Amino acid sequence: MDSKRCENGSMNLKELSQELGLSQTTVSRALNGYPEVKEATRKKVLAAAQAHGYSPNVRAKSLATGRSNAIGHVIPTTNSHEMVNPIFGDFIAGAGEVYRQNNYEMVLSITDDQNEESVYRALKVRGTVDGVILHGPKMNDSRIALLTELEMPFVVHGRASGIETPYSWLDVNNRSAFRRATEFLLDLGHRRIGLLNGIETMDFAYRRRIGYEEGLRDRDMPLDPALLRSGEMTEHYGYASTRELLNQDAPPTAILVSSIISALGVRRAIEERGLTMGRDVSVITHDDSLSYLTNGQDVPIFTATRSSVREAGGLLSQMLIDLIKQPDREPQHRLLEVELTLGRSTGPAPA
Amino acid sequence: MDSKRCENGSMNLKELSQELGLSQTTVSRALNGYPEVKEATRKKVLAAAQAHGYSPNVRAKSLATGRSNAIGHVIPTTNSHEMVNPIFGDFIAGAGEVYRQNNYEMVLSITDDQNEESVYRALKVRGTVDGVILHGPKMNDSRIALLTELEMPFVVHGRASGIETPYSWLDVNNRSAFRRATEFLLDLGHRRIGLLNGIETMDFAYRRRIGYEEGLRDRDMPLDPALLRSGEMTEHYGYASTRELLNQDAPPTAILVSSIISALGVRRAIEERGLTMGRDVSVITHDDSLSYLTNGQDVPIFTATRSSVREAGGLLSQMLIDLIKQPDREPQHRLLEVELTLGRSTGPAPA
DNA sequence: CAAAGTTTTCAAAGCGCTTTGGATTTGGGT
DNA sequence: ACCCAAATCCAAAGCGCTTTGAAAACTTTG
Repeated sequence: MDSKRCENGSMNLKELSQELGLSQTTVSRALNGYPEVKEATRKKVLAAAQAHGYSPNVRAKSLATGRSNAIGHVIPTTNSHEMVNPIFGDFIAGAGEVYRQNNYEMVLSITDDQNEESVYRALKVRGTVDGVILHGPKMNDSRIALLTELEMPFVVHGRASGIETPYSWLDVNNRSAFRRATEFLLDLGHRRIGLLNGIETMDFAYRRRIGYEEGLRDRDMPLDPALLRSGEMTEHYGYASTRELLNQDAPPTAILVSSIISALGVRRAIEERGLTMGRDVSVITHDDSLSYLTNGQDVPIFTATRSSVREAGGLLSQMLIDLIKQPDREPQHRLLEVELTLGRSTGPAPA
Repeated sequence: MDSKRCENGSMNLKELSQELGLSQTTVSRALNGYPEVKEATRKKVLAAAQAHGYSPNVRAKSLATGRSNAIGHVIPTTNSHEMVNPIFGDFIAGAGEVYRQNNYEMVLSITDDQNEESVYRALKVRGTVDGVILHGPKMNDSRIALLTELEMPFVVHGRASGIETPYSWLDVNNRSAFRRATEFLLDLGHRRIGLLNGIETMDFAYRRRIGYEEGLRDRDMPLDPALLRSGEMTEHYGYASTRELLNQDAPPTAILVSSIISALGVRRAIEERGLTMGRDVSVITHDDSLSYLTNGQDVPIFTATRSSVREAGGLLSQMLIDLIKQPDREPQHRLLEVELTLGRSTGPAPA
C-alpha cells in the first residue's frame, strides 16, 4: 500500500490523488478553489483530504508558485543599544492574528541597522517572503527607495517625511496628538512645558515635535530648547531627563512624554524629588496601549494620547496582504487619530 | 544572452553553471563545501558566484533537502488576555543574533492556547520549520509529549515539572533565586513576606513558590496564604495585588515580585499609600534585564534576582541549532544561576 | 604501458506542488 | 441523431535545487 511515506508521516498530493482515482491536477485545483472542477468532486476531494489529514507541503508549493506566503519584519537594533522595543510585541500580537487568518507566516529578522539593507536584499533574492512591514521609519528613510527599487511589496508603520514617491502607510496622527496635548497643558495654565521625545531622526518624533511647537507658537509661547530632550524611550531615559529638567533654574511645570515606559521614569524622578505628579508637575504621555503596561485600569494613571499599537498591527498587516494580492493597486494610507484621555497626572499649573 | 531571468532578477544555479562551463552538480558542491571538488575549481566557482551576486533560491533548496533552515516560536496568548509578554522581545533579540550567524530564519506564530497543538502539528506536517523553541512551559506541559511524538526537534525555555521523558532545556534557577531572596528578607527581620507570583500553572511560578516556601520553612516561619497572589505579570497586577496586601489587617512588610513590570505597580501602590519603598515596605523583584526597563542605571531601583533573558535567548537558540545538526545527541540542560543585586527597595523590617 | 585505483566531473532523477495545453465528457440546440 | 460549445479532467512540463550512480580524467602501480 503506502509504498512511499513522506518524512513527516502524512500523505502527499500524489498519494491523495491515487487514493481518489483522480489526477494531481484536479485534486490540486479542487483544494485551491479553482472553478474548473465539478462541485461534487470538490466535495469528495475535500472530504478525503480531511480524512487523511492531508496538508500540502509548503516548500513545494512555494517553489511552484514563486510565493512564500510569509511576511517579513526586519527589526533594526541600533548598534549602541541592541534592544527590541516592547511596543513591537503588541504590534505583532495584532498582526499575528491577521496572518493566521490569511495563512501567512511571520518571519522576523533581527539585525543591526548597518546591515539592514543587505537583509532586505537577501529577503528579496532568496525569496523568503512575499512582502515586508517597515518598522520605525526615519525622516527621508532610505529603505523606502530600496524596497521600491527591489519591487518588494511593503507597507510602513508610520511615515517618512521627505519621501515623495508613493507608498502605503498607517500612522497615528502624532502631530495633532502632541499639539492637542500641548494646548491642553497651556489651557491649564502651564507656561514651561518640557518634551521628552523619541530619537529625533525617527519620523514619529519629528512629527510630535512639530505638533508641540505648533501648539506653543499658536499661543505665542516661546520655545525653550532647554526643555527638549530626545532619546531611546527607556524607563531610565525618562527618569534621567526629568531629573535634568527639574534641576534647571526654571524647571518646567509640565512634561510631555513620548512613551509610557519613559513616563514611568518621569514619575519616578518627580516623586523622588518629593513632588507630586499632577499637582507640582503635570505629565502627559503617549500611550500605545501596551497590554503589559496598561495606563491604570479604571482611572488612568497618566493623562495620555492613546492609540492601540496592537490594532495598528492588525490593520497594517491586512493592508500588506491586500497589496500582495493586488500588486497594481495604488498605495493605501490610514491615519489614526488618538484619543486624549484624562488621567490623574495633570492639573492646573502651580501658582 | 540571459534567455530566462529569475523573478528576482538574480541568476540561478543553471545559469551560473553554464557561465562556468561546469555541471550544476559540481557548482552546487563547490558552493556547499563538499570535498569531492578540486580546490581550484571551487575557487573559480566561488568567485563567479560572488561576481554575479548568486544566491541560491531558498525555497528550491528547502524542497530538495527537506530542511527549511527556519526555527519556529509559537507564542500562546491566553484566551482571556491576548498579550505578548515583553520579555519575549528581549529573548528574540538574543536568539535573532544567533540565527543570523547560522543562517536560520525565525518564524513566529501567534496563537491562542487552545489551538496551540494544531499549530505545532501544522508546522511539522507542512515542514515550515526545522525545530521549535517552546516558551512558557507549564507543569506537566503536554506540548513536550506532543513535540516528542511528532519528532520535531525542540528545546524548552524553562522546564516542566512532572515530565519524565528527557528533553533539552535552559532555565534560570528560580527556586534558589526565590529562596535566597526570601532568606535575605528574613535576615533583615521581615516576618510577613508577600509573594506576587506569576500564573501558578506556569512552571517557573511553581518553582519560585517552592523556593519561597523552603526559605520560610527553613526558619520555621509560618506560611500565610493571605500573602500569596498569582496572576499575569502586568503592571496593574502588581499595583492591585499590593493594594490588597497592604489593606489587610496584618499587612506584609516585604514583598517578593516575579517581574519588574509588576514591581513598578507594586511601587506605585506603596507610594500611593504614602509609604516609602525600602523603609516601610521592602521589595525584591525578579529582573529579566529587559532593555527598555532596566532596573535603574547606577544604583538599582529594586533589589533583584537578576538574569538576562536576552542571554538566555542566545544560548537556547544555539542549543536548538546544535540539536538540529546532530539529532541523535542526547538532550542538553543548562541551569543559569541568578545574581542577587542589592538596590534601594530593601531595608530592615520596620519596628 | 596496461591495469587498477583515485579524483574530479557529470547527466539525470528526484523533492511535492502548480499550471499549461490538450483530451474527454456533458449538454443544449437543431 | 448530430454538432458544437462548455464543462471537466488529465498528462506532462516545469519551479531551482540536491544527490545518486556512473563516466571521465588523472595517478599510481606491476
